Amino acid sequence: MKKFKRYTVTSALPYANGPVHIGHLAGVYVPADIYCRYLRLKGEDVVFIGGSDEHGVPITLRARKEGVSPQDVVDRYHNLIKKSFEDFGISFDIYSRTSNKTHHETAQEFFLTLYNKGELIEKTEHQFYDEVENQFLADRYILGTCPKCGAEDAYGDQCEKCGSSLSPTELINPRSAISGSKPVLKQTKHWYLPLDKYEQELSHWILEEHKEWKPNVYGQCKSWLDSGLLPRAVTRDLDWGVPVPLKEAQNKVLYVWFDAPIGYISATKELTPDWEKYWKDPDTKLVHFIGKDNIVFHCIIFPSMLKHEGSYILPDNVPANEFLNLEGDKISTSRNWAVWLHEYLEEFPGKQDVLRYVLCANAPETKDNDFTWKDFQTRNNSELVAIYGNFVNRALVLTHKYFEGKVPEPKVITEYENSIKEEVRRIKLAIENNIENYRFREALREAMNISRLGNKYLADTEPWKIFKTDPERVATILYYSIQLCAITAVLTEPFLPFTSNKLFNILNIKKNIWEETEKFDLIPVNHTLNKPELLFEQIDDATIEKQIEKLLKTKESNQKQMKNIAPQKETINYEDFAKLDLRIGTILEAEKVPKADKLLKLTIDTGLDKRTVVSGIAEFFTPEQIIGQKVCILINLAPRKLRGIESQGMILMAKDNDGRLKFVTVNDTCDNGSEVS
RNA sequence: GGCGAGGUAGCUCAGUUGGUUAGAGCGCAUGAUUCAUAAUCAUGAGGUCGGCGGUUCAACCCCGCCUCUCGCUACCA
Repeated sequence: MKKFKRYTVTSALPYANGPVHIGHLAGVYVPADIYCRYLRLKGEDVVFIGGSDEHGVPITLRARKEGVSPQDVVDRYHNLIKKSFEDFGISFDIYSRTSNKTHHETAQEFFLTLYNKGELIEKTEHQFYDEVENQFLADRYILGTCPKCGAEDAYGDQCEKCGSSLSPTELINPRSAISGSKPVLKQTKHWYLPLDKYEQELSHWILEEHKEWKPNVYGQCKSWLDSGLLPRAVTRDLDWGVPVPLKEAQNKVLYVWFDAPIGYISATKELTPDWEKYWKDPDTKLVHFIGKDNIVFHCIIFPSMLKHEGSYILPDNVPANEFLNLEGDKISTSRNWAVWLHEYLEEFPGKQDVLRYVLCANAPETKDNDFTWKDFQTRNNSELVAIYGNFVNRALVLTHKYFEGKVPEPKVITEYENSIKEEVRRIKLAIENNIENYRFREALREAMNISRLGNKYLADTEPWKIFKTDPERVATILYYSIQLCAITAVLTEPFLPFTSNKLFNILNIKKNIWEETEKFDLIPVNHTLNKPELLFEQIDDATIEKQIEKLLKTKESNQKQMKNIAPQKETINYEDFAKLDLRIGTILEAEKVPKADKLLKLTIDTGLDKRTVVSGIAEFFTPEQIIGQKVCILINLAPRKLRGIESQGMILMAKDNDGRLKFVTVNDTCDNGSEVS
């Protein structure tokens, strides 16, 4: 394996339109922090980079909604996020932001280099333009009636009512979200990164040279590469972002995904004038910690940018984690289904390490995992308190009791002490090996083994029984126990830095470096120890129930909102209604449409004729169970091809309380063809 | 529908190139113990390794089919 001279470690930039939650922590920041703290203890040269991603349309929308500037929005969240990371002990060397000057300059320079090298391709296309405000409209800035469900306020990229993804030109009666005017299609020029051209070299680089990447990352990349890459636009018509540094690009900014990863570079620039060696020297190991939603950017797009800029190194690894769920449900910012870091820090003061421990021990390294408060409590009480805290407390209390808090001199060393030394060496190696291969769960499990070893040592040797008869033996036992405490403090520091600090204070020593732990002499004989205080405390049922209660309330208020009945749509004339030709019909045949999950091909007897209708109900009904079903059908809807089958009408459906579709139907005495009015 | 990742003890996870009785932590049961935050230590009970079939002297591990979960993608008039 290659030996690197230094490390550049980045963690995904959190988007500055909301606070950070446990999902972000477990997936990205806790593992990245463990990795960096470990490297520093090993004496490696490492920079740990973080920062807020502050551009993009969602931030401008939030700003507009709140009647403030985008800068106000990102200031608020940037400061909140930065503070909570600091308080949580995420040891960034710099936590920067993409709205600052250095970043704008760096991103523009990067773009210009690609542009001047002729790497970018230019394309002119039509896009909606607001003539009142004189600006192009991003997809999110266009509102209109959803062509699928009829909701009035669908966005140009998605309808939030029915969840369909849309393109702006599909919207019925599109209007500008800014001025409310009817937008017009207008030409605009944009620049693209020709990913299709890079496909071969990317395939080789990932699929051949990086077989060691995690299976989820490797597989996802393979999936993208196999299905073929398309050129990707790197510019947008917007006014919030990094301006495109070209004269012909007035009112255009770099696309947020293009500027955001460059933020890693700008942050390093701000950190040190010597930044280039961390990004351009092949002896530097570049590692990106991200969540699985970011794989394509960090494995395909950003490396393409770095490679074709020409002077940068590529990532050595991209250890992406899966997702963390909360009490069985997906974490969701919009549904407030999350444990927010800033709230945790307030509600559990001094317990940063408990959360760090739980999130690492249960990290979604190989598959999605679930965070539960019950598990949080159990891990605190029966692992941190009972194993780690308890061992340290026992060793210290005994030393104070028998030797006035001074480290006794070891006398005769037995086989037992030797086997302990050997086991510690094995554990240390196991931790190193696991961390270096991004297996933090396993590394933490091994780190806890030192305390397990200590507890067993004390139980086996029983110093409290033999002190009267053999104080010399007790001296040896406690010397070793105290050394174990010091070793634990060092080897668990990457995972539990606050606890290690506390323990160093109790032991009355300075923080040590990693390699010293093998010697078993971190604390000299006769050294005076401070009075023991508890490293961890029990968390009782009431505390846990309070948190669960809080989540239940969130759930209730979410359900209430779900039951909110959509407001009445605007008034129409009778003529508008009379245009609809609604009839009663009967389903004669039904079959699944091949290669489509949601579609059924139905043959309907409308009374007038027998016709084919394709309907998106396959998730809720099997073909057999709906044959003979009386339905209400809109028969004069313009026919449309779906999956190659022409659909001649639309079946009316309603959603029940659980979101399942139900037929709008009538009793049997209505014949097919009966008009609905 | 296509692609990707996963389905191993109650829970969270290990299982190296296929090789004898499938492992760990937590939980549980029993016993021991009291220096320690009812903490600790020992022992034990729990698994037809998602299902079916195949290759092999031998499969959790290789191949095929099926099924469930998560993600990307197509589709939902």
